[in-house]
Amino acid sequence: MSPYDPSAFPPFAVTVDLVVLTVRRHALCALVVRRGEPPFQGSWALPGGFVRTDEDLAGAAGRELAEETGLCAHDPADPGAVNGAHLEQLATYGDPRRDPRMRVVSVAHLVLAPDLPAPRAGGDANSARWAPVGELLGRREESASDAGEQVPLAFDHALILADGVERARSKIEYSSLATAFCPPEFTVGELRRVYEAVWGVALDPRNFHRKVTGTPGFLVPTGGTTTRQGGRPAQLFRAGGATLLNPPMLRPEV
Amino acid sequence: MSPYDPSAFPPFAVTVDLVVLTVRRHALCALVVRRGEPPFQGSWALPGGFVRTDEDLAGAAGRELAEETGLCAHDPADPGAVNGAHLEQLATYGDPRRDPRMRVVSVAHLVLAPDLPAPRAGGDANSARWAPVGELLGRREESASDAGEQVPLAFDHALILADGVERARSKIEYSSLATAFCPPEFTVGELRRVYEAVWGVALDPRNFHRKVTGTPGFLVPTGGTTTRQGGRPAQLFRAGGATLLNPPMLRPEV
DNA sequence: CCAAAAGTGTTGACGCTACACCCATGG
DNA sequence: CCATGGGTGTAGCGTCAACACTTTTGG
Repeated sequence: MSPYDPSAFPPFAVTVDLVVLTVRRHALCALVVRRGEPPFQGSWALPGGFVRTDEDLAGAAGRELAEETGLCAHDPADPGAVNGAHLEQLATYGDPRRDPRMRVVSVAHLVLAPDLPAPRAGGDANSARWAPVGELLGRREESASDAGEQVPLAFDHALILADGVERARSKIEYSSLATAFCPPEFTVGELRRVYEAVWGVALDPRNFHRKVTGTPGFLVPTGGTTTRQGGRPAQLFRAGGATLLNPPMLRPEV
Repeated sequence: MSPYDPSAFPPFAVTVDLVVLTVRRHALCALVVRRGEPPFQGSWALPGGFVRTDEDLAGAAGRELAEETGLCAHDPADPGAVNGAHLEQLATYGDPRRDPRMRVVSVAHLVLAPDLPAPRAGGDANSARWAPVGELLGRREESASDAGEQVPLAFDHALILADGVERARSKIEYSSLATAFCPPEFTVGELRRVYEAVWGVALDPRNFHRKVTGTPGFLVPTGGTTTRQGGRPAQLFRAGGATLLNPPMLRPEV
């Protein structure tokens, strides 16, 4: 048989699933939607949906993102930028039993977004919310006060989310992607709190400041200042053109 | 519409394509097969084929690898190790026009293998060969003596190959994956020539030796020595258990 | 003896950590 | 005045590049 015999190929459904991450109240959060029908009815799941016949994978991911979050429709010319957010392909999940009804191959995408207003429930989701990733994944520590729903995510979405979080954690080490979690203008302290939330560690504010302001092309000052965090007014910055950090930001030992 | 409506979904064909890399005669080479039928009849292409309904994506990649190269059938329990080689998912390509006949989504995989004997033409390929990646991609420098076929790769395989090469280049920086290009026992000089071939740079043999032997868990001496490279006998090593290199191997500036 | 490859020692540049210290605002 | 966060200076440490140098084989 030829590797590309156009006749007689097994049919698959192809979907995109989204790991949408943001930093809210000093915690890394993911967007999840409530499933309105079986299987896993009532469970939380990652947003996603079928790829249409006339769109590519990044286009499908951008469309789903717009439907779920209200982020502006994606620009096919620059799939990495969706209204200030960052979108990239994560990995593809194709275990034959990952969906009990049929053979579904899902191309997961990772979105890093600034703190958005409350998610709007899209047309094809009952409700949506931001949930701390520590609550969605196995962290069983102090969930008494939170009353977080500890039901696991639908399908293999816990695995997909874990892969996305791991990708985000390692990628902010050697790239300027952490700025995707920030509003268009931000202070060095706000950027530092992004790193601290994503990595779950405390960083030295003095050394962090030197590091990010000393890396050419990472941050460009806008001239403005703000005092919204209290204390001495801080300079405002925009993300510079540099995408790679050399040398990388060092993640402290565990 | 529900995101997982089991009825009425657009059907796709799902394939795996393989970027199989090895180091031969101080050059990074990729496995390509000659296409025996349209489209792109006669062109070189990456090996690949349809995913079957009962196998997962890594399983399909391992099966195709075995068919094309004779590498031992893959072990579902450890998809990362195929007879000494390394296998991992690379990325997924799903442009609606990437195959002129139908909608095909291809999940590309990356394989790093030691220098294998001449590839055997699998059942579904006319012929196969190892080609230097510089010849397959756009490097148009001194291809006079080589008489290398400069016809471009079929489909979007040049893009897939470029992504795979870039992944291999960056991954040997911070992991011990370079040992996957080496036979079971190798010398420090042989490992250094792997880095030099993949990165296309010259490394200082003294500093390289100190770096790899000084990283705990990277290399374990077998006790034997060899003189197959000429000169003073060199110690033989096996790959150690460590998978991550901390601090990473530094790639020299361009 | 000479070439070639394997290893070891040493030195200076650079980046990072850990602080001490000063600056500018709100309460 | 003091608490809070922003920003700078500096000493110590570790890693790395760039060598010089020694070791052990084959021709």
